[in-house]
Amino acid sequence: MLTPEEFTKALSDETRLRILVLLTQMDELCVCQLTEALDIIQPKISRHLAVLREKEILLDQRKGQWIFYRLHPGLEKWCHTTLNGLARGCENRQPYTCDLEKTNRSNLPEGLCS
Amino acid sequence: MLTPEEFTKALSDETRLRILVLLTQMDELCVCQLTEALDIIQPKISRHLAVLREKEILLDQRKGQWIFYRLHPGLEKWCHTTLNGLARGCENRQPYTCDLEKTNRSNLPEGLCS
DNA sequence: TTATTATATTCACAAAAACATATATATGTC
DNA sequence: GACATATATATGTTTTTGTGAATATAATAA
Repeated sequence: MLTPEEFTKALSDETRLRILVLLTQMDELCVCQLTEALDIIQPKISRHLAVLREKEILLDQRKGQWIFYRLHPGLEKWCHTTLNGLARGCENRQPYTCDLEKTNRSNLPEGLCS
Repeated sequence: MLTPEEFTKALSDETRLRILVLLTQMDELCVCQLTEALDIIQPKISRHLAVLREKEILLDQRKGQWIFYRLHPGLEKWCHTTLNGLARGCENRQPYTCDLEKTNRSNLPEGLCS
């Protein structure tokens, strides 16, 4: 089970924080959507996703050629509380606001059913 | 004003997390109380306190020969929400539980009035 | 099968963070 | 002033973490 130290270390990188804040609001996103929304090269996104996946903070699910990430369903309540606090702190702040807008505009793998 | 990235970086060290979780429950503590409760050498505690002080996460106040630290009164609400989430995650976990017990047993600068 | 798109991983390196030890500063007491 | 206690800071080193570039894997399409 995830410890508070592991959790705060996972949160302490800006790229990972941006990903997590987005996924607090977006249910699920694939790697290419994240790459586009954050404007960060794909290997960098993938490495940070791996960190979050290995700690079981995110869950990945392949759908055809895409792999979607979401908050891990097994996350404890205190993790959600913590993430919600941070997401609150990111409101009206760049780059978080812009990330969300770009995500909403992204016309990538829409209409996919699981 | 403290950014979410600065805040998560400040939280991402175990010593700092222990200090903050304690101060979520204890109102204020002096350096020697922290040194004793966490069983960490004084310069190490002081350095981590400096990080939190410089980010205005903690506020220091000298009272005679002691310097007391508390959560900064100017902390925004989302910071409290985040800290409370983490403190929740630390319940019934070592070393946090033990830190709190040792703090309650500490008979150091008691009965001081500000 | 070859090509294409999506994603993950490896590697060598650079930057940042934490550390122990030593020392400095501030306060209080004699 | 000399000394003791409390706290802070400086220094040199080690450890950890993040990075770009290159490459590997997996699915799909032609």
